[in-house]
Amino acid sequence: MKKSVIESVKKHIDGGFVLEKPKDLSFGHYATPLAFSLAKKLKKSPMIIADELCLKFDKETIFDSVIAIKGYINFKLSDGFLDAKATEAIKENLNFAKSDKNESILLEYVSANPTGPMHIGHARGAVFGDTLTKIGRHLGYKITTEYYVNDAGSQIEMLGLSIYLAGVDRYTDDEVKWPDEYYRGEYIYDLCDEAKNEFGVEVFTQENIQKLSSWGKDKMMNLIRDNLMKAGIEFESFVSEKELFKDWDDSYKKLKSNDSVYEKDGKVWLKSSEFNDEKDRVVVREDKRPTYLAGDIIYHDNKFQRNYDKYINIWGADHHGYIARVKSAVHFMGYDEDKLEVILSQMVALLKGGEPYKMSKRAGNFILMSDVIEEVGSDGLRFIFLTKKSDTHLEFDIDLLKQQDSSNPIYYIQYAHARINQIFQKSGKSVDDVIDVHLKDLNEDCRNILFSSLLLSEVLEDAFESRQLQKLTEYLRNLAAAYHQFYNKHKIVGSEDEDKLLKLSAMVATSLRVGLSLMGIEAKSRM
RNA sequence: GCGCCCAUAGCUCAGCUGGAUAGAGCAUUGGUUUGCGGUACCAAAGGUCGCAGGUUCGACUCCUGCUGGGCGCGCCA
Repeated sequence: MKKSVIESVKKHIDGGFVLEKPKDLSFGHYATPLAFSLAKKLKKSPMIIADELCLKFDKETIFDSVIAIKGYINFKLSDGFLDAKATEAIKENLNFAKSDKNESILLEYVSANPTGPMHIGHARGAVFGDTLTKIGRHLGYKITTEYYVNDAGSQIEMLGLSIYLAGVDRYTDDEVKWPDEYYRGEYIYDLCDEAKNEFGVEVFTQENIQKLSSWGKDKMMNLIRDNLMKAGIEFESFVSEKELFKDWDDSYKKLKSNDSVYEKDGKVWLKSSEFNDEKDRVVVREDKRPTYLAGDIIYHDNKFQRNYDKYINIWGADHHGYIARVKSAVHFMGYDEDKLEVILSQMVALLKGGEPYKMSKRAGNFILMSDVIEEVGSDGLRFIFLTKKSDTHLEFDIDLLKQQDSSNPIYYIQYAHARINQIFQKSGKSVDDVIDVHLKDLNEDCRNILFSSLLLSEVLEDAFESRQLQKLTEYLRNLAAAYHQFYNKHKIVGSEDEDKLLKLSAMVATSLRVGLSLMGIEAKSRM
């Protein structure tokens, strides 16, 4: 819709201009403050310039009127134009607001360590990534989703150790000497019970820690997949850190040939300080074991070899310090580091009855994603995360999520959708019965809500490109509110304009349905 | 100490690449139905946009400094 407007305006105005939405819809559907920027150059008052420019648009049929108000040029779209767009959109149904962006994107997200179940912090990145994928694909982006499994390193051993200790604690008379660091929490005891059932009590010996590590890791990975599935999230590919390490030599050669590594004190260092990082980083230790960073270097080498237009990583905000060193490695290996974008997902503070919950894997008193889903449902969980920017700290009280009334905005939107469905039932008509009605001679209320419902495609593009998905939820909430208002003000079934108003309602429902489905939330036809 | 993020109504947050009178939800107070689901709607009240400068015709938005909070600053992952 916006594209049509821009094209029409371009015909009459030279050079660039800003097209924005007026504060007040009664001014027009679109507006430009162009006259202000021209005022200085032309040495005339913005009001006069705006008046003059308006006259040029007399013959544009997509506009009902073009008027100047306080220096702003306001464009009001014609009923015919809006009607044509709406007819098309209703017919497209779930395909409405699709686009043809063709960029290929490799999206890596969640990548939670397989040493414990998903907690609420992971859930935020998971929901964000999944929704970004859904919206992106709707717009035509070719997105591949990937989960990087950190199945190497001491953390996995610590998992085995923790299971072993729990087993000794629960099933033997021996006294456990708890080390400083180990994983605690219910799930470790669950694992140890399971291990006992599978292997018998005799598995809890020092010699079996290795075995328990690898076994536990697989169990955790299954659990994580299960957690994700409950929120409607599936990954196309899982990449194992352990597997990748066989390619270390290749990646290392690339770094070496670009003279971006050096040896010092028996270790290998990356010259990341030459590229935005605070200091150089060790990639191979004295004992020849590569560091965690080395794993990420191989992984990104691997990613870039697959030749996508863009690579997006969603990381927890506590990893922000890591961006510079990974980007520097990508750069040193000869790739365009600007193709790598990192989206940070901020901390989630969960409250319950005003009491703050601390989230720590090691302490084990974290909130499980699966518990939250059980309490508020997948829809509720998803919506809450999608109402906030990913990079702001988010705080919510779980007791509030449990309330299934108007304080939970998701019900508000679903109710609007359900309401439209009920109206159609009451009228005894179907969408097909009213699709060909011409929406003309509309009153202001009708035209505004019709226009609002057509904005979805612009909102989706904006939300995706700015990576600010809350714009979609904000939009849906506003659209639902507009419809509830409309419903209270105008009688639909049995009115003189019944067919027109039904078509209008169908259009609103279409946008709500598409928007909700992209968020992975069900659009209910009755509550 | 250095780096990144944040600071907007009592609370939780929006505010589009700078643009018209800074918005919503919750909470508070008061209203609305013989009209299609009141799980809704209307209205009132609530703000020196953390502080101080600067750039601009115009700043919540951009720049600088300061204050307060979070996170990071491992040869852990």
